[in-house]
Parts: sequence; C-alpha cells; structure tokens
Amino acid sequence: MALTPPCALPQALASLLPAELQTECTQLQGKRGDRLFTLHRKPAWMIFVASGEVVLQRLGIQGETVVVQRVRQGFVAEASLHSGSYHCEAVVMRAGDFFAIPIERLTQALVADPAFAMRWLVMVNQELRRLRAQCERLCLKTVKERLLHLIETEGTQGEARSLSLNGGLKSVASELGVSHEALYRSVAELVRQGVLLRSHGLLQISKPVQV
Amino acid sequence: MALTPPCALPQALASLLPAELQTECTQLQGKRGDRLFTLHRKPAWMIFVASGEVVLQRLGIQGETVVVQRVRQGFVAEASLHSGSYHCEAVVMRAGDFFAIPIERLTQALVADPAFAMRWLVMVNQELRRLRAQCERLCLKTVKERLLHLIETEGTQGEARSLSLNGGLKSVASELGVSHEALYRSVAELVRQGVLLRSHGLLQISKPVQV
DNA sequence: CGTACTTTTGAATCGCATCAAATCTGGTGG
DNA sequence: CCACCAGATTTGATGCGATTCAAAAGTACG
Repeated sequence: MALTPPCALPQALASLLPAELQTECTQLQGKRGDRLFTLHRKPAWMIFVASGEVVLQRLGIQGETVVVQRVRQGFVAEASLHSGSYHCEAVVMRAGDFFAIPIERLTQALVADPAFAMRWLVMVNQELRRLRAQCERLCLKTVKERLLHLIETEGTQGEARSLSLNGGLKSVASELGVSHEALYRSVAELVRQGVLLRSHGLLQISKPVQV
Repeated sequence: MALTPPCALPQALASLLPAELQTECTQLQGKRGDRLFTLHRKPAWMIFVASGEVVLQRLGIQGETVVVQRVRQGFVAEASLHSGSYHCEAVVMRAGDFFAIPIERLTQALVADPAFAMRWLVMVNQELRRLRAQCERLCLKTVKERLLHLIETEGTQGEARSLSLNGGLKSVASELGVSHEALYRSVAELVRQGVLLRSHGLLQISKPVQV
C-alpha cells in the first residue's frame, strides 16, 4: 500500500468534510488483495474510496466470505466510528486511490461542526437505505430476480439502468449471495432472452420486463 | 390508533432526547394491523416503539412482503429523517405503546445540540451494524443456519441466547427470508436434536453447537 | 359458536449448491 | 515473443433443501 502525501481530494470528499479535516487526509494507493483493515482491530482510520473497488466482507463460521458492501465511491464501514473493533474486513478488489482520515479527528469535527454532522448523518442514512434494499434483494428467491433488482436499484450509469462488472462477476455473485456459476447461467439466459444487454463490462436492462 | 396526551417517556427515549424535545412527544397506542405510516408519504413523524412489536416491511413487485426490521424497542425507519418519502411500511404486529416526534423538531434539535446529534449518530450506527448482520444472515443457505445466526446475533434475553416468539413465528420467517413451513420444520428438527429449547414463547440454544 | 389466523404435517417440484472440467484471460518472466 | 501460471469464465451432471400447494388441527377473539 503506497502513500502519496500531496492530496487532491475528490469532489465528493471535499464537499463533505470541513476545511480543517481536509488537511488531515492521507492518500493511499491500494492494489488488488490489499487489506484496508482487518477484523477485531480497533478502528483508527475512516477510509474513503475514490477509485477502484473495495468490498466489505464478513467471515462466516466455516471461513466463507459474505460481501456486505461494494464501494466504488464513498466510505467503507461508516459504522466503525463508534465501534470498539471492526466487525468486517475491507479488501481491495480493483486497484485504486483511497483516503484515510483519523477517526479521532473525525469525531472531534462531528461534535464541533453541526453542519458537518448533519452532512455525515445524511450520508449514513443513505447507507441505511441501501442496506435495507440489499436485505430486500436477498429475500428474493431466484438469482434472476436478485440480479434485476440489483441493476434497477444500484445501476445509475448514465440514462439506462446498468451495472458495471469491472470488479468481476464473482464479487457481484457474493454480493447477491449466490454461487458464481448460478450467476453466470442466469446472466447468459437473460441475455439470450433479450432482457439484458452485455457490452464493454457493462450489464444493462434492454427493455422493461418483469421476470 | 389512540392518543394519550400525558406522556411517560421510557428510559431509553428520555436519555436520548434533549429536554426540549421530550415535551414534543405524542404517545400512541396501536393494535395489531395498524399502520404507523405508509409508503410514498412524506415523513412527518419519527416513531419510537416502547412496547409491542412493529415490523418495517417493503412490498415486492408481486405484492409479497419483505420484513426489513422488527422493532420491539427503538425507532422505526431512522433513515426517513432525510428522505422525501417513505420507502417502507410500518405495521404493528403486537399491540403496544409508541411515541411520535415531529421530524422537523427533531432535525432542528440535531443541528442545535451537538451532543444529541452524536447520541443519534451512535444509534444509527448500531442500526447499520444490525443491518449488515442481517445481510450476512440472509446469505446463509439453510434455514437452520439462519435461525441460529439470528438467535446468536439478536437474542439477548437474560443470560442465555434466546429469541422471543411473541410476534409469531411467521414474522420471524419473513425476517429470515424463508417460508413459514420451512421454519416450522427446522425449529421442530432442531428441538428434536436437542440444539434448541422451546418454552413459554421463547426459543433458546441449549448447548453451543454448530450446525 | 363461528371466523380468522397460526401452527403443523405431507407430497411433489424446482432451483441452486456443489463438484468437476474445459476454456479463456491477463500478467510475469525467460 | 512465447511459455507459463493464476484467476476468471463457462458448461455439465448430480443431489439436496426449500418452495409450493394442500389440508388438518390448534388457538384467539368477538
């Protein structure tokens, strides 16, 4: 994991953080497989993903991994603010740039700056809604339903509802809670049926259909 | 839904809210089947559940319901604070007492009182972690695994890990994302195997076993 | 006492997990 | 440039567990 002191904060981060916190950010470069933090460690940094892809995953009893969050732009594990130890693991799936903010500074700023606290709260509320949508998705019974739900819910590339596959279909599969084989088969069949279009690492709904 | 003007706030609520907000609370009594709010309405009240049981559910395309949250003590749909319209429906499963706080007042207090804002943030972060745990649970493949995970994660009655069934096994089933028949069968088999004990509407793990 | 709902058991079917194997891909080093 | 490797992608076959439909028995409530 490389360090790059001279920071150029992305717009999303610059408009959220108060000025005094922006100077506290440390830029990181991570490559595939890097751990941003690991289980059961006391959280010291809040990580913002500027580019690339990071998954937040939990480890089951048998060691199987469950993807709880895929982040391409935003914070990883916002809830770790008030947590004694990480409950999850953050792994880089696609190389990119990240910014680390000392949690202690962040907490101080939240108390001192009500406007910032409200912006932070809005962000956390968005994440809450995203997670509720994910629960709804995981309650769907078939792989096709889950996939279409994901594209309709999270796909916001340009006009059409679409989903980027840059992180690989496997990370999508574990986000959907299905085996990658089942996902490949469902994608193939939906493309065959003309429901989905696949091109340039992008998956999009070709026509409004309910399966 | 009945109104009871003279409010006696529960401890959990009294220690969270600042004094000026406590006088703004309206107490409600709801019975089974009551809607605390419905879909696509602009949120005007934040609801706190003091007793009874409320489920927050989303309606799927085919009209099937998905339980996103079961609340016996706490706020329903905290994220609706900054939302233009409700994305879910809140239904009373078991009669109880509720408190309604005007969202506008709540927002004002959050901006004006940094300490309150931090307490609120801590609560929302807990809900975030709870939802991540639920996603993890829904990724488990068998009903038995999901049930045991639920008991281990949320069951905190007294000493032993246990789960209250007062809301009915059906609401538990939809929270687990399985059919109620499958849940009945799994419960029966786990009891038969001696893994679970069932008595007085309580389900608890009798010995530490992994299935 | 009747109605509505929950709880429970049964049988048939279907979709997914799993194991296996072949192909394809990008990246590394000789 | 090619050989090679690790990982992703894809297709096939099999078995299991859950869904679904069905029906009976138990329970709460007016």
